[in-house]
Order: sequence, then structure tokens, then C-alpha cells
Amino acid sequence: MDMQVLRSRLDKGQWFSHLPVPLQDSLLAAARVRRLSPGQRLFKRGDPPCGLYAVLEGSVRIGAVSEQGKEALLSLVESPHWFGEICLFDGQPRTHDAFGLGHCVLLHISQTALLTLLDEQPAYWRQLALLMSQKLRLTFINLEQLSLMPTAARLAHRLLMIAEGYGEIDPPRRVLQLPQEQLASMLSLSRQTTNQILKDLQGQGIVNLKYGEIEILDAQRLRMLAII
Amino acid sequence: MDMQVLRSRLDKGQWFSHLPVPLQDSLLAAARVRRLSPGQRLFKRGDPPCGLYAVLEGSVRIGAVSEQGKEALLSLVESPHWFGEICLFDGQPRTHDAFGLGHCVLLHISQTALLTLLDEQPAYWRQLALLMSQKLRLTFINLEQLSLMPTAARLAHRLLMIAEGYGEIDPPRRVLQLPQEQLASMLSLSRQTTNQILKDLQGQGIVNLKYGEIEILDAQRLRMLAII
DNA sequence: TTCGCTCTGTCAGGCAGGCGACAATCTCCA
DNA sequence: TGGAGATTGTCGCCTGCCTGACAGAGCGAA
Repeated sequence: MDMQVLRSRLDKGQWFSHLPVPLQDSLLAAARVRRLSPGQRLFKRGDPPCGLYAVLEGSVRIGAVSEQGKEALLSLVESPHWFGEICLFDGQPRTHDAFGLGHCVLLHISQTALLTLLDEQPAYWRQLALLMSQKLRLTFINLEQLSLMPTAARLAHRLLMIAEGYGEIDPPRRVLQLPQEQLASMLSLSRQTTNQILKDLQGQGIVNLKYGEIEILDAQRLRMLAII
Repeated sequence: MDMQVLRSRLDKGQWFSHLPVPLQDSLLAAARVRRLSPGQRLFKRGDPPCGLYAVLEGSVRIGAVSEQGKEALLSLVESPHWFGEICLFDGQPRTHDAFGLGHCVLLHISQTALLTLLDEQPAYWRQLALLMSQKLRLTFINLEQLSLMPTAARLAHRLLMIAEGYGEIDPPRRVLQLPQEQLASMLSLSRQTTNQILKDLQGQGIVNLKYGEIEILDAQRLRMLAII
């Protein structure tokens, strides 16, 4: 992949585009493009740290499977998103499993490359921690909604979050390419319940459902539902 | 409070005791002791950043209230625990409310003092980020258990976590001074359900219930229940 | 085109856990 | 010592969501 294309794609993300330019350069210099075949595992829970990743094309499933085989899908990370930074700080094992979804292209910066870079420029620790603070905020929101909000509101909220790439994509997408089952496991709901709520939203003309995708027709009303 | 007493108390915590000594010194030099009267609010959601805190005596409730008035209690932070670091990194508003529980004594380092300190020693950003990575890991565990584990296991797990101060207190406490209602709202359960599970545990001789406290009799069996 | 797979739509049944209610018990302070 | 407030223990009802099941629809490969 061309260096120009790569940089322009990463510049779409809030985090990367606001980094000091020298750090951007260093990151790109240390990075290697990596491709995943459909369903290929990048890492699993308990694996040792292996560095930082950015999604360039396709998407990556971040989740975990319980002893009973139930799956909790934390999120689907997509184009200008970075992930894998927690282990950079504490050197502890991975908290989640990561799988490529379809063909996807990643940017990878190895743990050692990052640590040498940070050794030379310790001030950059702050920038990388920024990535973690965003994730912590999102996780808090998630956790709170799970216990406090009614399911329909949680679903509405999540649709909006996905549409705007959890704050990374500025003109929010209107069409979300994701099966209802995946949405369900992100919300810790059954597929059936998820379908029921979506059908209801479709009846109100707020979304439109197609095979494997959800189209947001009325983001305004969706936002109203998400607050309740 | 005496400087010696203060340091010895902070040294009980994993995070502080593993910091480089110069950073420990700088933190202490920049810190001021602050006392909260029972129920006094330290900050609320949406407040601007106000620095970093450590609990010296008593405990602090970190939580949030929904529009419907339901309360989600994130955690009760106790003696050698530090909190409030997220806003240090991103300068965004507080994510939660913080209230003193009973009389409590805190150590406070103001945002500006911290930022000047970090400006002089940017390498310390890494140490502070460590605090955040711990919190992120704990929150992930929380989130996952909420959707994947049966309620009894979640309760058992939480009791153990509280007993060992979420990894900060090494010889775990046997007696937890907390009303069942607070435990309930940490678990997103009703008080009644919580009581029912606790009673069941008491029947098995795993815990002993008293007024306003829970005594852990058999941590081993409790740990077994937490895995299921 | 046809087969197989994935995804959607929708039923009925069951139950875990929420909610309201109320009594009993404990603690603390006046 | 007594009374107020907080906490616990335990009902019963009810709802929201899960489970299982199955039909139909869309999609891609042979």
C-alpha cells in the first residue's frame, strides 16, 4: 500500500491526525502492513503483548468467549481505529480475542519497536495514553448503559456509536454492514430480542433493514430514543 | 498527618510502591491532605478536571445516577487506592460522581501541579498511564461478567475483589464493611436478589452476615463459585 | 440453476430477577 | 432509655428477556 494512501487513510481518525507530526512519522516508519484472511485470529486472550494495530481496511472483531461458549462481542473496530495499546503500558497479557472479519488490512507496530521509540521520546507516552483514555471512557459508558438503560435505548445508542465509528468517523455512515446477530452480542441481547426492537424501529421509519445491513433513516429520532 | 505515616500508608498499594522513588517524592511534595465530611461530594460527572486523588482513610463512592434516578455504583475505593487519572490525560470532564462515605481523608494533587511535574519529567506519563491500564482491565472484566456470568458467580467474584482491594491489598480482608444495598448496586442487582444469594452462601457456611458487614469464612469455596 | 449457508422473522413457553410491601433487627444519639 | 433511621429478611406478583424451534428469504459457489 502506498505511503500517501496510508497516511491519508489514517488522517481520517481523530487520534492519529492530532498527533505531533514527528510521532506520526515515527509510527509510520516503524509500521508494517499486515493482511488477515477471513476469520483469521490476530491474537487471543492471554497472549503476550505484540504491539499496536490500526485497521486500514475491513474490520476486526474484539471479543471474548466464556466457559459456557457464550460470546461477548466488545466491538467491531473499523477503518481508522487503533487498538491493542493496553498491553503496551503494563506488559500484561491480552484481555480479548481479535479476529479479522472478511479480508482486512492492518497496520502493525511491534511492541519492541514502540518501546524503543518511546524510550527515545518519553513524552509520547502521553499521546499513547490518550488512546487508552478514550477506550476507558467508552467502556464506562457501555457498562453504565448495560445496567441503567432500557434495552431499546441501548440499541439505539449503539447504532449511533457504530455509525460514527465511536467518535472517529465524522460524517456518520448511514448504512451499517452488520448482521443482527453481531449487534445482539455487542448489546448482550439475544438475536430475537434485537430483531424485535429493530423491526419496531423500522415500523416507525427510523431504520431500514436489509439482508446483513441496517440503514439509518432518521438519526435525529434515533438520538431521542437513545437518551430515554 | 505525619509525612512518615502518609508514605507508609501509600506504600501498601501496588502502584505507588512500584513507582520510581523520585516520582513518589514529587507526588508527595505536590500533594495536600484533604478531608471530606460524611456524604460530601468531591466532584460530579461533567466537572472539569481537578487532579488526582488517593484515599488515605475511609472510602469514596464512585458512581453515576441515571435520568430515572437509578444509581450505578462503579466501585467503592478504599485505602491505598488512587483515582481521577482519566481527566489528567484528555482534559475532558469527569465521567463519574465521587462522594465521601463517612469521614474520609484524601490526598489531592491538583491538575496544574501534576501537569507541571509531567512537563519536567515526561517519562512519568507512562507511570500514570499504568494506573489507567489497571482500571481499563478491571472495567473490561466487569463488563464481560455482567453479560456472561450467572449472578451468583458475579457476586462471589465481586466479594473476592473487594476483599483484596481489587488487587491492591495483599492479605485480603476477611470482613467487608458494606451494606448489601451497596453491593447490589455494584452488581446491577436488586437488594432483594443480592440478599437471597448472600443468604444462600451463608447457609453453605461460605460467608457470615452481620449488620452492615459481610464476613468471608471460606475464600476457597467462594473462588470456586466465582469461576462457574 | 440448484444447493447449502447465512441471515431474518416470528412464534410459544419458561423463568430469572425486578418491584412493592412489610416486619424484624440493629445502631446510634438525644 | 427510647425513638428514629438504617439495614436485613422474606413474601408474591409480574414483566422482560432467553430458549428453542421453524419457515422463509438472500447470497454465493458449483
